[in-house]
Amino acid sequence: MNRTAPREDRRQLLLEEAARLFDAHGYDRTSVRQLADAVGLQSGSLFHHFDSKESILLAVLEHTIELMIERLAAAAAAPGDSRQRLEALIRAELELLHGATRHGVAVAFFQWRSLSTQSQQQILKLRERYETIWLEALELAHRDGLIVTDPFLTRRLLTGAHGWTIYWYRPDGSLDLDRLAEEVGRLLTRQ
Amino acid sequence: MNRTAPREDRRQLLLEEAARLFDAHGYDRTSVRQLADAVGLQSGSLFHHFDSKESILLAVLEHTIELMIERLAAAAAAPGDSRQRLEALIRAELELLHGATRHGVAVAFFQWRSLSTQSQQQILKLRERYETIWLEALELAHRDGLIVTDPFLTRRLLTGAHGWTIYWYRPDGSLDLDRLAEEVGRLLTRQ
DNA sequence: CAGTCTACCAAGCGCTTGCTTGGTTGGCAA
DNA sequence: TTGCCAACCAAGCAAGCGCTTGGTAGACTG
Repeated sequence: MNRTAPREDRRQLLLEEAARLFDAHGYDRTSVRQLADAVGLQSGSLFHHFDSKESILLAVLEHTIELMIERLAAAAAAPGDSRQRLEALIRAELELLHGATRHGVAVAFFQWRSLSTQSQQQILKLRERYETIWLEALELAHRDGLIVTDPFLTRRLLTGAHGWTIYWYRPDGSLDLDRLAEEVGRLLTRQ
Repeated sequence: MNRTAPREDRRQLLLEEAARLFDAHGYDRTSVRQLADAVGLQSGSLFHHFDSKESILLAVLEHTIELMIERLAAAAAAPGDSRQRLEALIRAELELLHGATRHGVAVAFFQWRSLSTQSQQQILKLRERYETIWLEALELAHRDGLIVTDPFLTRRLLTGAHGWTIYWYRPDGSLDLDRLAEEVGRLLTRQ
């Protein structure tokens, strides 16, 4: 059929569609046939692009986390004091969770358990870079007396609080994303 | 073989083992054969006790949430002011997540998406009773000026923060559960 | 403009899945 | 002591799974 799509574009489309389906139904309940249907291929043809179903999940996660690091680093690099930096990170993570990148990010938060142990380790190493950015900002905020709770603990509680928004928060509802970010910031910092 | 176990005991053992396996590997990656092995039955014999695999998950969730309501209600009924009540609820939820009940509770937090839509609705109705207890306590705390964030919002952020502890917190580590509960309480309330 | 190679299809393989069926056993009630 | 029935086993079925194989169309290369 349509063989005009260059190699990298096809792969990109595949990853996007995979992220969408894995987010919507979960990795385990998504079959390679469903994914193939979604991109207009026969199920076997997927394995021309990927070694295995798991390698698709792994690719989605790698691609997504790279993007998360990029966005978070950009937010951290913006000028401002420790409070403004912290607020920027909160907003950035919520935007990752609810913007155009949401499917991949949701998969990164809640589908990593479907990976083999070694693939999990691989992803964990990537994710560490993301978490480092967070910890630096939180330690700064801690030194400035902005937050009182231990930065590690704060981050882990925040990770859960943010990730869970997937299940209840919709940015087109009555509470817009900036307001939500503001509220979260208020909870974390001295009141 | 061992046919001495009365009906209800067998069912209870099955639910406990199912909760353990669903927590450890996820519902979708747990086969009925694995569950049957764990309780010393042939896979087909499970269907003498349950209609389907999904009905096992549903039973686990129902049983677990009933228990969660029980424990939370007990914590809410203890004497004390609104701060003490809030702290009691936090401790109760963390104990549910990390005590003897942890497998079922983990399944309740993270495996409900494997249910059919109507089963999810059924569980949601049960869960509402649990959330009501939380909201009453949070509204009280809000009226007393103890928390400044909207009770609904607070609860949803807290749900995620608490649920996520499954993935990083171990009560036998350097931070004991009461200390963790204390820190969470400190984050929520005026500092 | 012949040869190559990438991206695909059609078919299906081997295996696992949830679940069913038919028969057996042992405790218990009458 | 007989008859019943709940609780099981042994076997296997149909469907769906991830993935492989062999072949081919069409764009690109030399």
